[in-house]
Amino acid sequence: MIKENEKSIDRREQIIAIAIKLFAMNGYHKTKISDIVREAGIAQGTFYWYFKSKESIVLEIIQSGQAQILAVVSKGYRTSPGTIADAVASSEKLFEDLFTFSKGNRYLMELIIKGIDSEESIKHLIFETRIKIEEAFKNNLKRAMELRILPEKDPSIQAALVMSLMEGMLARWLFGPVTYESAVEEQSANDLAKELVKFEFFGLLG
Amino acid sequence: MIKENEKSIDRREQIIAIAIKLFAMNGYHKTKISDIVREAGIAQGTFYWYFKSKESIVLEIIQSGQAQILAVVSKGYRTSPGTIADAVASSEKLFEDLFTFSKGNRYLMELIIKGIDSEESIKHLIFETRIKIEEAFKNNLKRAMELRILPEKDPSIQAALVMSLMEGMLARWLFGPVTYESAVEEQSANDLAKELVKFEFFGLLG
DNA sequence: GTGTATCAACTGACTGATCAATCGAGAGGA
DNA sequence: TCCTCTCGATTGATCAGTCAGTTGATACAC
Repeated sequence: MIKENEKSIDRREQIIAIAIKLFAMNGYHKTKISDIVREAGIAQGTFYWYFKSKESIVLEIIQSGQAQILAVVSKGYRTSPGTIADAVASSEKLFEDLFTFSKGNRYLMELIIKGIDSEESIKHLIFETRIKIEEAFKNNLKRAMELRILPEKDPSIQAALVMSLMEGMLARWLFGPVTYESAVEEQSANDLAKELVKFEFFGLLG
Repeated sequence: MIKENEKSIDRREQIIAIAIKLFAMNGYHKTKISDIVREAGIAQGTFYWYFKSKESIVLEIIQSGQAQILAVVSKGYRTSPGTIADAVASSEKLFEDLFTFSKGNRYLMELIIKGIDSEESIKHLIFETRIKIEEAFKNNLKRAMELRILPEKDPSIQAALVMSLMEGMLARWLFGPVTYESAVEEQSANDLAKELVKFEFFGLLG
């Protein structure tokens, strides 16, 4: 009984993993259910035994992805005062964690960061996810301003700027076409985090 | 004779304008030729009198958009030495121009900056466009470093960071869902450029 | 100024292909 | 005998692209 259940969960996970990859690589509309089941080595009907529809599997993927990413990002919440160097170090740590997670969940992150042209409900969930990530950044920044580590500014705008950096560098680092030979692609998660944070705190002049 | 030709060009332009809007609003696959012709008040066959295919009209749109955007961005090339304040001012000017252009060409910019899930050829052209914009930024930065206005660093990475800021702020300012009530959306092109450039040069601490 | 030939611009019903989703049947275990 | 899981052919809807035909303006002929 338990064994059957496990097997059943395995099949679900297998389908989900293949679906994430194909949706990220080829987009929502170009990914056919027949592609997914072919790669999984199952029949079309089997897909519909596990999932209600094409839309519902994507919603499930994004929903679970949202939880995982927020778990990573919300660990960056600073509670005690410190120096600027502390803030830099903790920001570096946060981005390194996020980039490491992203490297291990490349296709999932691609769906959430680059987005996917799909049903309204899916786009809405992705948007909600991004808002929540940005809010986590905003809380980090607000806290740092309250603790007088950072100068007082509109934290919404600062969060948008920081999030923009993160999205852009992540996209260039992981999701660029294979042909894209940039200086960004060769870096390690740690290198990239350091580079980003230097710019985040000190800008072009730093 | 000339009048007929003009009329024909008008129809082309009309179809293109509607197509840009619908593709940006609804995506490539969700935008049907029947939607475009309905909004244009013409028959399906007429579309195919002016354009070879759905793919070809998008290629034409992106191609012409690329030229327009590059014309704006490449004006930021600095030729003579100057102070940091000069560099800040010229960067502000560049972004203000770009944001103003973007406001007037909202849907076109949305197609290029957010991208569109479509045929490989279209995605490739959009990618090429973004690379070229980023290269224009890179040239500006390299020049400023040669002139000792900016500290010497890898201009590829700095350009990626600056471009990320631009993409992110543009997306939040213009392309956000109507529900997205952020501090970014209410700003003018000039406000936004100022905010971006302050961060670009001085970071969170500036 | 009346006939007629030409052609760009336009029409909309139709076709062929594609694909999400269904269904009825069956295998194998408890 | 029931239940879980699997199968794959079929269905119904959708949509890009086609095609045979219409319109109306211009040009040329007599």
